[in-house]
Amino acid sequence: MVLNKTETPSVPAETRARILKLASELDYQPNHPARMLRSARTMALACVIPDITNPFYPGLVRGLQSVAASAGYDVLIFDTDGRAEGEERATNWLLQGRADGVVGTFFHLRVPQLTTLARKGIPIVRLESQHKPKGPLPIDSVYIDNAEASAAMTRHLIERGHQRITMILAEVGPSARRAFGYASAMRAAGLVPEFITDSRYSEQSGARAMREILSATRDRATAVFCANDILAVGAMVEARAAGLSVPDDIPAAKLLGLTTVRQPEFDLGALAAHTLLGRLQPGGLEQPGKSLELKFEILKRSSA
Amino acid sequence: MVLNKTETPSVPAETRARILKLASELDYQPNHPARMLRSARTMALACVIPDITNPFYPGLVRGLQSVAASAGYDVLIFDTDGRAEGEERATNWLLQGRADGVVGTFFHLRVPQLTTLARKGIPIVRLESQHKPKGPLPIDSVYIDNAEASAAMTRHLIERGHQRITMILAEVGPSARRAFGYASAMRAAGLVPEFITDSRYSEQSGARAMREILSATRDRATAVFCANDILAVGAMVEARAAGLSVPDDIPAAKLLGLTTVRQPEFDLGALAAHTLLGRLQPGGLEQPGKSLELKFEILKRSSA
DNA sequence: CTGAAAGCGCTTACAG
DNA sequence: CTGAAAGCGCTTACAG
Repeated sequence: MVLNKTETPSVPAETRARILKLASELDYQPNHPARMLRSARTMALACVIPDITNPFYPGLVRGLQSVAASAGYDVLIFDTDGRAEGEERATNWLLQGRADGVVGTFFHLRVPQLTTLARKGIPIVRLESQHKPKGPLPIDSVYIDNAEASAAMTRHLIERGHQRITMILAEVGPSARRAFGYASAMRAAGLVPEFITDSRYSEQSGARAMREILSATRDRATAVFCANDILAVGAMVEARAAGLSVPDDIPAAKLLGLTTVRQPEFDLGALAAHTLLGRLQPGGLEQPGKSLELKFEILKRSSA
Repeated sequence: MVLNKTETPSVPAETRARILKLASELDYQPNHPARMLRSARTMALACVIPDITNPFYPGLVRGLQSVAASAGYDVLIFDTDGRAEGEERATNWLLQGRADGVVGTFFHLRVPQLTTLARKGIPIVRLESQHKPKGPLPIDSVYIDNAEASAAMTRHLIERGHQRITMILAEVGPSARRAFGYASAMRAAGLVPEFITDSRYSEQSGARAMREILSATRDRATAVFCANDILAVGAMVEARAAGLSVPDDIPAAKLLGLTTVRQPEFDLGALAAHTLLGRLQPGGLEQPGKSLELKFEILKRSSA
């Protein structure tokens, strides 16, 4: 009791001091597994993500960790590689009682599978690309309006005079909403949306799509809009290799931390952590699911 | 026994099948904390790093995870923010039996503190900037020769005609070896090394150092060599803000994944994981410490 | 071959 | 106010 609580009314100050002194002399460290077993609390939050090398996620992890740590929680990172199989492994792993809650980007798992977790008392915060309707279970979401961000980007390209703009996207994740926003903006301007869809968010996928675009014999696209940075990198490398000059301030912007659509990843992580910690308070699991929006920011630059 | 081993000679095939069938029907998932407590194994490796948003580390984590996962181990990431306090918290955290071993970049902890961990049977693999002598404890290191990489970079700048090259570095971590390599190359060319040292590896630090460089009224440096990418980003932003044009293919190279000194981060992670897993085999803790080198690669480009 | 028992190191309710 | 007991869910050695 003395070691776990800051106040122990039933223990006299002298006894308390004696206990603390002895613990310190012995370098006593409570055994964490035993604690977890007995209290049925791991004091850990899981973060399930598709690819830690995508620069969006380290920023998110930082936000998560900063809030989690201040409440005494650890953050465990589980990399799914964006695959259904990886997400399933993450689910089983969570069902083994390894974390008290989870923040995740799920490309494949849908509400039914997530429900299994939620019913076992593991609250979930999803990183989403749009508003999600309320449900009865402890499943919340945080999102930025991806369709709107994508539309704003597309309008920017159109304003710069581009008419043949091809979008490179992946089959899963936020591509759907991003494609929707792009298509809306194109149609609103009387232009025809063109898509090239690959299975993954990889540089190889971006390069493959760019090769296809470059192989067009007529009416070749004058601008390419990629669903995320990884695809864009692959596409750019390929375009350069083919001898095209790609405006240099796109990579510069990236190195300088100025992505074109600035997603507030640290804030998303912090908000997700707060939401999750709220769920772990007494009675927290009974509230209906919330869907929380954060605003993006478009950084218009001289390129494009 | 049936659930934990792939072969159980003492259990007849029929009984085995009955057990597996029932476990599957019940969706049985073994409780992980209980398992950890009883077996005194967490099946987790800790990765202690200064800053997950430094792109070097996500790559390292991927390498670690890929090897760890194939052996059934999780990877726990502990962010120290490069502070002594963070490293101390990591140590206590490890002493609570939260991981079976640790891979880490330690800016502040030295052998005495690490010895405490090693003596408790927690093997350590350090990410280092130079060869480390053998010791009796289960403390290994993996490294690339930072002094040599730094010297090669400096020679490259000198070959391009630069004579006044200032180096921006931090007080801790790999800066020391990098500064050593830079200084050797400068002196070998008859040039005078100039340093600006800041306390941290942050963009703010890089910017501050660049302001100082730009404020020189005469003999201003014509080239700036930064001890790491984060410092370089800060320095570049500051230089641009001051109206200087910075060659654009540096950031481009970065976005394209081509850092100037390519550190094989995935391979370092994989090697560290292998080394650690070797320590966790029976008798593994008795071997003397090893120091393993991986080769870097200099990517010479048209800039500079 | 299979069932029952002990014990890992805690937390928590209870007895004295 | 303090000490002794129970029990979390496993693994492992042992009895039958």
